[in-house]
Amino acid sequence: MTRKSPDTRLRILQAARVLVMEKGFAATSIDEILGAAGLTKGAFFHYFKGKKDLARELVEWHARKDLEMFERFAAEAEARTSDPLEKVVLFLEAFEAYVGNSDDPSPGCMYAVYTYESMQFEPAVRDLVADVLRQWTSIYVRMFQDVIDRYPPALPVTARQLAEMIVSIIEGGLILQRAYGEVPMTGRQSKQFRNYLTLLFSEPSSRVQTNPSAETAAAAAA
Amino acid sequence: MTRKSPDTRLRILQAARVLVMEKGFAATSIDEILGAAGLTKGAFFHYFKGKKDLARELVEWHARKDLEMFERFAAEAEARTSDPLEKVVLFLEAFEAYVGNSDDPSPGCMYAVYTYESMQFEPAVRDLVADVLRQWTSIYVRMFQDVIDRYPPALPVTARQLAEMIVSIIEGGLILQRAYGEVPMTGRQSKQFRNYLTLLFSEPSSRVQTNPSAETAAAAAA
DNA sequence: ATGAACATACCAACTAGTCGGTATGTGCAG
DNA sequence: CTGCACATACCGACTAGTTGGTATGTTCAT
Repeated sequence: MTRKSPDTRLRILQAARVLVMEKGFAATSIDEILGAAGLTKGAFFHYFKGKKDLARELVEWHARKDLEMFERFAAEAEARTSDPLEKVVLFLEAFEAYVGNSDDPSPGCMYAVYTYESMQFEPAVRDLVADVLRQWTSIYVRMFQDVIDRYPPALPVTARQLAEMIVSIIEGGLILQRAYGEVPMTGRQSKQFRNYLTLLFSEPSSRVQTNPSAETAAAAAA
Repeated sequence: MTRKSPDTRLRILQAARVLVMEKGFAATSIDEILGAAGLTKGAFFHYFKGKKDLARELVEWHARKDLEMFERFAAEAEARTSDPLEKVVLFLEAFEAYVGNSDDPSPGCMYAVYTYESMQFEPAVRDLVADVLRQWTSIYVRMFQDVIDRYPPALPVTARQLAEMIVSIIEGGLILQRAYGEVPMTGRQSKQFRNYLTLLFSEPSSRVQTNPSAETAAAAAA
């Protein structure tokens, strides 16, 4: 093997990602990861303190990559329109294109993997995963708040409700996409959500919201 | 230990369910399950051929329980109203009450666990999980088709799209519920979906659908 | 030659699975 | 009712293989 390969550490993370997304974290052994990466134990324990450390670093690495991508989508949408609703739609379309063009043999969300194997991880890792999902939600909250501030919704909804809804839809869509093997599933769900937005923020009937300056609509239903 | 306990087999399945929902399938050892159930190896291999067999039986057991519950919710809704839209709402409310009242320390969907650990299972088990999710979707498809047949939707949607959307929303809601530790999360998502239904099937503006007899609306968006 | 970047050999703990044993039933002949 | 034959239900020690982790190299750039 060629010594001093550019980034052995990254190769380990990439191999781990593939295998963890295929079988889950617990079912993936260190030796298996190293076999896929063409390395041995020495390399692994040189870069990681242990498997627990890999778990944390893997999710942190993903969090950085994902947040970066999200900020990019948001920036692109921002550059192309000043209308908050159009901005959300552009953002969602960019995301749909991303998950749709993926030739990933085992699609899904790394945070969902961790969440469903949560009790095998340290509390710090669990908190980290929850924080990433919260950050993800927050990006949507900001966008939806802008929309609600400008367009009165046809029903009383909060930006947070909409944000949590689209995150849920995407997470759920990825599960169905994995289970069915239907690649366009997640994109289809995102499009359905855009249908909901269309109905919520279409002008003609401003039936519920009478004061357009309201920041947050109290929408606690029975 | 008292011999000839009523249903040792069931005790094993119940203990397995709790642990698998906490940590995932691979991270749960047979000994651990047996420890929780107060049994030993002999009992396990008397009732199950091995861990793979447990995996299959566990998901089959769940499928029976869940489908049974769904049929019950559907029957109750059927008995209380003849209106298809009201029926869907009653069904969803029953489901929301179910996931909301749950004091489950590790909420979530067993099929999602299997889906995210899928490649460690035999193809037969993967197919089984997909089939259960498809059955689940089919129940919704029937209900939504009745709604669409009676009420013209404000936007062109198919019963299947709506069915897959609510399944996605619930699956995604369960992930957020687990990650955040917020029990009412899944119920909130279901309520948001009901908002969408309200907007889709409210009378006042029949803007897109002009012929109310249409059975399936072609809704392939770009 | 010194330390970073790996490889190799090895270990203790745990894993699924086996197997002989034992207690408790159940069916049946007398 | 008794006693024998046999099946069922379960125990617990055992094994072979795998696991995460360590200890000790070896190579190479500086």
